[in-house]
Amino acid sequence: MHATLDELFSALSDNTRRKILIMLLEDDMAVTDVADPFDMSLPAISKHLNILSNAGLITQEKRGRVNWCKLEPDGLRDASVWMLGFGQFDILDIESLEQLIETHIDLTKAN
Amino acid sequence: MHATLDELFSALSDNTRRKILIMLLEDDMAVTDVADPFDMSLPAISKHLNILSNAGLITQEKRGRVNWCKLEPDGLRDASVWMLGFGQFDILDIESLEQLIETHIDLTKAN
DNA sequence: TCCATATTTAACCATATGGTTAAATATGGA
DNA sequence: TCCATATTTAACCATATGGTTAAATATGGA
Repeated sequence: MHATLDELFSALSDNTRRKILIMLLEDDMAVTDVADPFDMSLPAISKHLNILSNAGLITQEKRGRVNWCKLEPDGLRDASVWMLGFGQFDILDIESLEQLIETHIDLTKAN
Repeated sequence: MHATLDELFSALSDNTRRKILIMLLEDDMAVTDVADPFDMSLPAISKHLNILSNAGLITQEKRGRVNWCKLEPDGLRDASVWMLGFGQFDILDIESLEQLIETHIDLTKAN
């Protein structure tokens, strides 16, 4: 169920997919609407959405004919954690950052 | 000179390369020593190191016969910044995090 | 000078990736 | 019932990726 770091990072390594994620920050969208700004066929977008789903970065829910795409920001957590450990921050900073993250998640869960 | 997000994320999408980065956290290493723990040919490792270099995640310096590989933690910054904007954190958190990062960089530069 | 060591380059190969078009599928609505 | 809309599946294609082995290159040291 948990996506691998390979899946996560390679999902993020394509500009089309990153743009899709940014679009979904605004609101949930139907597949057709996701495809609209791109100069690319619908099946191509469909594939990109599958890759994002498998990476745990979005979920899709079919209502009627429409497949709604929803951002899953938590899908990025493992990648964030890996990157924090990379050495950009020292141990103290990591602890501070993790506290910040936990705080944020608690606030989110409270809704 | 600046690596693209495509280069960065796809460099990170391979487990061998991520392991190499972790190894280089410890200390600078010669290519042969980087290759040692892997069940893989030297040319394969050489290619991985090239990909990491192009992504700005490491630098290589040739001294004598030996090509020393050095981690460049700052190479990860653009990817971190992109991920922070993804929505895992709210605006306030981003500001806090960026302050933390700036602080850390100032400290590093001071050495 | 000549061999050993460190590394890269070249040529190759199988599979993955990102795209295409055409056809299939499923639901909504007149 | 039948057409339109929304989306996926299938088959295909060119290029990228991650590996291999063999050969080339360059430096170190006896």
